[in-house]
Amino acid sequence: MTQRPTPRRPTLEDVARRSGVSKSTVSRVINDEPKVRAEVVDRVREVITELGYVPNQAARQLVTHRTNAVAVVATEPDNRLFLDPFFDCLLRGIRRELARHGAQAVLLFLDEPDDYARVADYLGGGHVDGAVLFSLRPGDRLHEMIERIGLPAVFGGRPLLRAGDTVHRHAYVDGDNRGGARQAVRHLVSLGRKRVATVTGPHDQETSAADRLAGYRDVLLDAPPELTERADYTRQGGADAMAALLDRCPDLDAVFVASDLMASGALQTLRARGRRVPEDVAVVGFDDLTDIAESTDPPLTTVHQDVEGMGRLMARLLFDRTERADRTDRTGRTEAPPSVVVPTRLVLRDSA
Amino acid sequence: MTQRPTPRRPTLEDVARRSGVSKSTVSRVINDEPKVRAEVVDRVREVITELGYVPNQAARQLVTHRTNAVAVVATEPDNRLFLDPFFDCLLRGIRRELARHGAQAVLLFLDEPDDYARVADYLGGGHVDGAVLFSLRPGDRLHEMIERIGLPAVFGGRPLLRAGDTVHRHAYVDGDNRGGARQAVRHLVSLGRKRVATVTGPHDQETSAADRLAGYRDVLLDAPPELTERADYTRQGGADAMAALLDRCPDLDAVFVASDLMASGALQTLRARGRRVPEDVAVVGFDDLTDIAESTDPPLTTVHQDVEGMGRLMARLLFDRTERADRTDRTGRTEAPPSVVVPTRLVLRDSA
DNA sequence: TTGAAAGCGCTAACAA
DNA sequence: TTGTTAGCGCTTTCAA
Repeated sequence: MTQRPTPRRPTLEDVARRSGVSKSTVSRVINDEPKVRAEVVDRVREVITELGYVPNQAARQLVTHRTNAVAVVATEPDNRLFLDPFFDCLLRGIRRELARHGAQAVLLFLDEPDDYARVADYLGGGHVDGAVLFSLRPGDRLHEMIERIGLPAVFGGRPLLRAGDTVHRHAYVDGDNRGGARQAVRHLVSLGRKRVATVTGPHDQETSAADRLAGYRDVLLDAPPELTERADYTRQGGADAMAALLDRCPDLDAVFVASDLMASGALQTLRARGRRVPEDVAVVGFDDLTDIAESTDPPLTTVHQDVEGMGRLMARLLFDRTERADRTDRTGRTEAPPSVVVPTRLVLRDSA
Repeated sequence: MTQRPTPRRPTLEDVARRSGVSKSTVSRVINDEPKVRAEVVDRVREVITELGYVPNQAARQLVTHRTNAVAVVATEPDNRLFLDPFFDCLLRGIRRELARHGAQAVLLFLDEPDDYARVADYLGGGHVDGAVLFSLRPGDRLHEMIERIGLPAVFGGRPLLRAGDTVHRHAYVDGDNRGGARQAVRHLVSLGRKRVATVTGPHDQETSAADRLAGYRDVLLDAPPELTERADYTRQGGADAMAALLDRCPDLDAVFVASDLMASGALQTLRARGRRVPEDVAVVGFDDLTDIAESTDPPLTTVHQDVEGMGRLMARLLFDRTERADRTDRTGRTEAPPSVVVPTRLVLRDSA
């Protein structure tokens, strides 16, 4: 690289001197403050490009306490999250909304145990104005970390309530897992199905799985336990769970599978066992991941959520909080976290 | 969230006062400098935790010119990159190596046209000590941006030479695409194959594709043009290209396919056309993405590159440059970018 | 509309 | 081993 011999980065002062005005004036020009004479503005702008001046954010930050950057923190062992189209879409929503506010999204990963300390330092060190966090593991240290640091934050997915708490301490955005599950199961019931089974996610670990199961139970108050089989949100898990259900309850005529990926596995099992879908067994999934839901055979009836919209919402919620934090500096008021649950809708295709 | 009523963050000064020493001493404790009495260290540490003091990075940065953060900039329309296992692996390598140096990797995306200005501001604003960049589009503005900003940088993949340049202006890390292709083709030749075809990537757009084609030609100096078919690094593209080759040269007995993904498509076509692999047609891929190469039928013989290692290397190269930049501040010396081409090796499975 | 001066929170000589 | 003193490059009163 052409490493110029230390051409010290120009500063505000350099620009001021060269354009024959004071630092304050240059600062005003940079920040688009109104009360500067037009010709002065032009002159200063000229010098800025001539010198290739770029404001030093550290210096600015030191006085404004603003960075215009927001961290997105993703936790996932081995980065499964990273390859997940759901997350991809969510992230796009977040980035778009942040960009609308002129903020830069910076993505941080939290994989190995050592990462915690470094990320905590980063978040606590004032590099960002706030954080959007995804904590997929229960009992994660993320919440505690955020609390200690005192950074405005919004979580993706409803966190587990901590022992002793009756209310969530952090704002979160989540899909209406319970309501969506109800829609799915009601649809199966309305089709006249009498033996509606369900394949669940890891409901002891993730609230989304627990909520989807709760929705199933809301509709089928007295569903016998043998109609419920737990899986792990993977395709293979869905296939296996479906097999187990079929072995146990050969007379089942419908199944609500708590994710599209698992549903695609379940469909495979049903086909292998010679059950026609939807004639013999009606199937409803959850997520509406187009890649999956439209390419299964038959195409999957499933519960849709506006994932990119959820991402945008998370960003918006975060801005509410950072701005409130600014105001709070003056008023000293305190508020409860305004979390949001995003509605779902049933998308009818051919499997139910 | 429990928004405390503006409990102004404690500063170095607060810690100093409360522990009855000077700011310098506290600073020394924080930075683990040796010459501080043990009891003083303890006392200060105590106060630090008591107050929950976290250093203000902006202030520190302002004087040290160090952030301990490195940006990883990914360009890709619609984030295809993001879902790519290759990139996932590369990124892991980068993160691990950065972590070893105590640096935080922050990932930035560059999708929409508006993103450029914001990212440029971010990179130029002193938020990071350097950047690792992936520019997959030819004629990208990234190089120019980095040059203007004057930030230590390392690129992933050999960039196209710019008009008028005879040498690369930026450091880069790349796999030995040309050498790997030579290994692949030599292997096919050593098997006694006489009509060795190739399915290429978009060699007019990406240097990796161009280099792999060049490697093929290095070995098969007088390969007739009809044995070369261009595709686009997708599975479908590979399948279509294979079909075209078969139509044109029914007598081909081997094919070097420039990526595993395309190779899996090619295998599919070969099977559909009733050609046995490797008996009738021997196939060699490129990349050695385990997910693909081990699950094709037959398992794919392919060219392996140590992707995570390449990631680590990129990070290491970047540290070389940031540290050199520090020294250069004093010596004023200039050096050419030390780019690295990482060797490949052929992994023999069953397809050739 | 502009400028002077103070200060954000830290590190780094230099003295002691 | 510790403290004193200058800044780092910017924004922001306050005066002019």
